[in-house]
Amino acid sequence: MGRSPCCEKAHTNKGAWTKEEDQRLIAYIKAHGEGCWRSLPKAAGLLRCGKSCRLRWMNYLRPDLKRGNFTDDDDELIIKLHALLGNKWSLIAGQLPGRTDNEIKNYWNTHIKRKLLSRGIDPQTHRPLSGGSAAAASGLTTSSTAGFPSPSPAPRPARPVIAIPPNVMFARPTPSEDGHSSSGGSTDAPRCPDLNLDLDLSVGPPCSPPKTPAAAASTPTSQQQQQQKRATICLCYHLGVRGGEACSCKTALPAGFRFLRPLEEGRYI
DNA sequence: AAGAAAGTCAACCGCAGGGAG
DNA sequence: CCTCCCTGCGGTTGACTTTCT
Repeated sequence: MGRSPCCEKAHTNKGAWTKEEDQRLIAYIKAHGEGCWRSLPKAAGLLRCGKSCRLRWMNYLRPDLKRGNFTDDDDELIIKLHALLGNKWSLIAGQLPGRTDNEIKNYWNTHIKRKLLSRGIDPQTHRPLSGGSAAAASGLTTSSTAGFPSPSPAPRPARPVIAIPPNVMFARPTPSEDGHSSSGGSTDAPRCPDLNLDLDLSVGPPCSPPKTPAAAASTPTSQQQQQQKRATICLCYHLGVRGGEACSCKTALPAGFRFLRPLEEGRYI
């Protein structure tokens, strides 16, 4: 098709952002809101491509970002979500308010992978590694919840949930639909046959940054409307059930939700 | 104290999906 | 219905920092 480059690469900066660039970007977004990333750099006086601006904002400058260490609860939630969703970092990030997909992806690759390996669990398949000596050596059990340690007795803090009513069935993904899934590993058996996700979570408000006062006060433009639409997209949308009975955007959340895993062909949780 | 190795994380790249015209 | 544009996502890279020898 001949995709046009996202920007004039010859006149754009690359690499680390300077404080001045950050300030320009923040100031522009505060004044005009997010969106239209392609034209933003020029409008904001930045010699960056739109993608770079978006990334910088999403991963670093957004005011609602939570910086700092992940808690053990965060770790376990990420592990469970990864077992459920695979490398869908944006979806996983959506369940961890204030965290970005990039941050979680990095954290997974640098910390959690090792943590799982030390437990004798394959980070990709979430199944015990053959031999399982690592787990035995580390003194950790892999018997419960597909290798996950039993949840701590203390109640888990409230978390957003992927809430799917019991009567919802995901469309069976075709190989072409899901062929790019990077979940990897063998599909001979369910990845987490006895996975007890313990996701006693609930959908929280979208964690999109606050819109600009000006934008909120004035009649929304189509762009702003689009932003608002995006901001209210629920996880049902991501999982392909938006608009159906499962979608909590339309109806109050009924009780008795459960997870369904659409990622592995022909297999559901 | 210096150099090497390992770890961390911000940023880039290319692709896919959705929507507008 | 088709084409093109824009946005978002996931994988990867490379610079920087920390730890080890």
